[in-house]
Amino acid sequence: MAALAGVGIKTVSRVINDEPGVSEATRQKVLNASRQLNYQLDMAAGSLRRAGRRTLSVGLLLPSVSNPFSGEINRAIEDALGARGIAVFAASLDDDPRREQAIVTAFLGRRVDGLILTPIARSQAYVIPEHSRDLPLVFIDREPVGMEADAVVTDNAAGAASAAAHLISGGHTRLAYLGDRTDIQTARERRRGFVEEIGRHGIPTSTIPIRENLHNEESARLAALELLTAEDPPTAIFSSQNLVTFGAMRALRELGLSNRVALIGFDDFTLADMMDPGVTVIAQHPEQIGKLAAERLLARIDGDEQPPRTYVVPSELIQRGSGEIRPPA
Amino acid sequence: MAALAGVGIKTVSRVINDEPGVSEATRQKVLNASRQLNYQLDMAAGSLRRAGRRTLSVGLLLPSVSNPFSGEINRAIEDALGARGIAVFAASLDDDPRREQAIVTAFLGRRVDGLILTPIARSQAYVIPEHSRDLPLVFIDREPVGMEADAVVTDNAAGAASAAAHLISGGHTRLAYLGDRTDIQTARERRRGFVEEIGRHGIPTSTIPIRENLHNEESARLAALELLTAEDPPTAIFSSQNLVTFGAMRALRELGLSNRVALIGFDDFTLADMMDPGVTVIAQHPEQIGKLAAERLLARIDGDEQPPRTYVVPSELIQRGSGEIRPPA
DNA sequence: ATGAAAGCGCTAACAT
DNA sequence: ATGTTAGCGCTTTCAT
Repeated sequence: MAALAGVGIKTVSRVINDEPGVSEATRQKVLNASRQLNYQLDMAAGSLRRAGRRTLSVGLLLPSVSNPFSGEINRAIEDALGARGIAVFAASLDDDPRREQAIVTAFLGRRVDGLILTPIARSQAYVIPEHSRDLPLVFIDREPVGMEADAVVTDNAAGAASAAAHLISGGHTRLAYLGDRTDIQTARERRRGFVEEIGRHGIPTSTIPIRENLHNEESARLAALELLTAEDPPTAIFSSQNLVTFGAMRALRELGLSNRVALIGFDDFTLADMMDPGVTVIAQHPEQIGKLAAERLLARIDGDEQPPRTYVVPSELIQRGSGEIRPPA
Repeated sequence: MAALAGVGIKTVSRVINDEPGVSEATRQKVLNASRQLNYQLDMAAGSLRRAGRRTLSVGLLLPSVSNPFSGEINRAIEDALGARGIAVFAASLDDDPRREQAIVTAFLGRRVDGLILTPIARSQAYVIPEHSRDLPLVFIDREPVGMEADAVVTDNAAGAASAAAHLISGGHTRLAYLGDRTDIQTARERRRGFVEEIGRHGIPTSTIPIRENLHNEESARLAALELLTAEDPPTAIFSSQNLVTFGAMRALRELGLSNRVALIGFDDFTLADMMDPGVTVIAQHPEQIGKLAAERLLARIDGDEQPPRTYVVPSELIQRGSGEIRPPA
């Protein structure tokens, strides 16, 4: 290509990278030759020598790219990083701790400029060596364990507390909790926020019906059925996650209680307003989480050396009917 | 690192790549040094020299990574390619033709081993140079225009036809069509299949109420309201896409017609069975589309030279109630 | 304004 | 079984 244009290889490099110090005439010669050959810069070869070795790519580890919440985060990150010419490798973890480390390793082998990840393994201490060698790292949804790094999370406890407060202000005193696996930090936070808020209102917390380790719709449905058909059933239910909410909705419908027992779910979902009744939720803001995470990562890539911090994105109570059902008089 | 282990650089390469011809003793020496330095192979540097220049990465262009249908495809592709150690760059197009070409260019600069894309631009002729230089290429959801390459698509016309047949067998003769933008190939196919099937049953097709270019919930809702409040309203509606289906559902509910007018939507969605009535749909199979596309891409990467082909993934009618509503006697 | 030389981290080809 | 040399496509550094 340098040959075709009749110039030195460095001049080609100058033109392609829009560096100064090239006469307009040579510029055109090079540009022509480049078009003729359909020339395309090889980014990887470039980063091999470039100062800082930037590859303009980052790795993103999510629960699953097919999960709508992750999809929104993915999209926000893509938008924020794409504006800087950075491409995103995304991978799904499926709650498998071994995958987490394997994928991190694979991405590091590709020399990504940084990593954004939803931690699932019991500890993230394994990235300490890389992180201290200046690998930019931002955690999302959950804080890392065994190390310190930036994190962007939803206010899980506060959101759950606002659900409890809302139900209590509606007159409920018998509130039940349906929760996800207790080894997931966010699930524990949500329970804590919920239970503590109930206590704050002077309602005894030791007898709150709590069913946990519900990780899919069916187990949640069964747990809700059990709860609702037991003696002294709850007049309001809080579910900690979408699939659990769906299970609770099914149980309520089966028992004909959809309009008699209150329900608030953590996390918003499509068509929630089209249900009967509309489903009141604590909505998270995945676009904001993704955007903030991308911005923090860029700041770190650009050399920000502040001590690591956790950024909290507020959740939002959206009233749609199910959470406003009153207890029977 | 070769120095630390006290061996030649090539021996290190042999150990890392599990090549034969290294004594167990030296192997251990190298492995130890590698652990001490936290050594990590640089894939990019490797592919620079490796035969075939494989980077073990591919590019994926989707309408949007945040759209559930795309998410499922993304996931299936990730699973199929991940098994071969291939990482996926995903990008969102937002129906913007200029983005399509820009992202393809960006991915080519990263020397991806292949590309899987949902075409949106009017023509894909711009990739002909690369494709004929052996860039593996598979289109999904829509076939390319202006060039020939493998494609994996849903049987749009047949799926829409099965919806029409189902409604007609339920006794309907006045069927309406609510469709997406007519510049989208799949939308046109769905209309064609729907209309042709109606004709096949001897019902005049010239008077079918057709409303098109509905690209979001609100425009679909308004179109459906108009249709349903006009003279001689349809007794059954077919909607060509999720957002359009949602709009139609809202209109039916507003008019109190949810249980009087039949509805079949193209594309399945979460909670469709929880609606009142459950929504009958023509379900696509994004996991199969993604899996097949990934398999075809791998075959091409592995040197398959067959002439390009279009693979059709069948859709499936799922009865849930709304599509089984009978016309008024 | 332009170019030559060195070298990024690796693998291929060829010694030894 | 192990090492040496060259070179992938680029950017850096330093001449000219």
